[in-house]
Amino acid sequence: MFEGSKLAKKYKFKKCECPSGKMTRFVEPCLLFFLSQKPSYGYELMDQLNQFGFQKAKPDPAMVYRMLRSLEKEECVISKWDTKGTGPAKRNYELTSKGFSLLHAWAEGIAMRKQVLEKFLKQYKQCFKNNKKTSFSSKLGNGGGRWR
Amino acid sequence: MFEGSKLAKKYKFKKCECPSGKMTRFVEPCLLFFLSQKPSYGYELMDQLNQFGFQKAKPDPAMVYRMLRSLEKEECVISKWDTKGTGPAKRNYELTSKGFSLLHAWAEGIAMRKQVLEKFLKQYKQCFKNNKKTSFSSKLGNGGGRWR
DNA sequence: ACATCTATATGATAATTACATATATATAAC
DNA sequence: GTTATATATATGTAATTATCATATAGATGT
Repeated sequence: MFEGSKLAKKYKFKKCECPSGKMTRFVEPCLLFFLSQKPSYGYELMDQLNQFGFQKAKPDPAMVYRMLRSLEKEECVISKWDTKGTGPAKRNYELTSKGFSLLHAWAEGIAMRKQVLEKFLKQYKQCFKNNKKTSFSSKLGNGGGRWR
Repeated sequence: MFEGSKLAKKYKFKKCECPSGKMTRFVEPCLLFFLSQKPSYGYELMDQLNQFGFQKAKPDPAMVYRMLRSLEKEECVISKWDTKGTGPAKRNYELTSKGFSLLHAWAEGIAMRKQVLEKFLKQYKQCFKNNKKTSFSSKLGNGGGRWR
């Protein structure tokens, strides 16, 4: 129904490209979490993002690289060129203690966000239990506004 | 720790202004849901947003009014001037069937998003159960990287 | 008459996101 | 050996979104 509309483009309905739209904002906490497990570099982190929940919507490399640089400017990560190993040199990132704190702050924020989404869904389900109503109750018929 | 930083400003850590940052994007599904319950107008919808989860971060009126107009352009709502009642005239919005469909699409998307957040939190908690680790394991001491 | 509350609206700027593309090294194929 | 492909990082620009400030105006209370 929204395939061609601006809103469809905006939110990727129907042809949803990942479990939850693009979730660009979600990239940062993921990077922080991955880096909390082990130091890593952009290309590898993008693979991990794919495995997490960005399967169909490959995260924009531009986003990942710029985010890592920005995190470094904020002193949440530090990077060193890694010329060992195969392939082109990698910029290897390691999480700092400030980065760990940022991750924990994100986790708190995400927990709160989850609660808000739950609250929304609870109310939504209460109203549209089995039927996905598509219009307002007609004042006529059906004896009082109950659906079936 | 992040109070003054760019990231603090960006995500409102510490002085978090609502359960989950500003959640500007979340305004649209909320408006759709409120309107699915009864026709309403901008000012009243802003009050409802406050009650929902935007308590401390009053939603920007500009955002609400522009979003309503944009939804109308997409034929998800229709508006009529309401000159009855007290105070200045209100632009009264009613959800269309397209609007109902959009709400249902949003609900699906939100359910998926919730799952992704849950997945993140699950993994996060597994790693930081009781201790909010703030650095990598030192290779020295403590016999193998276990925390206590 | 003046301030305040309700109500809608817009202009300007700042920040974010998306898309396209550039660069360079290493490896595999022909 | 040179062409294609995979790995790896990076930047420029356009488009979209978000924020902040401000404008307009009717109604109500003092």
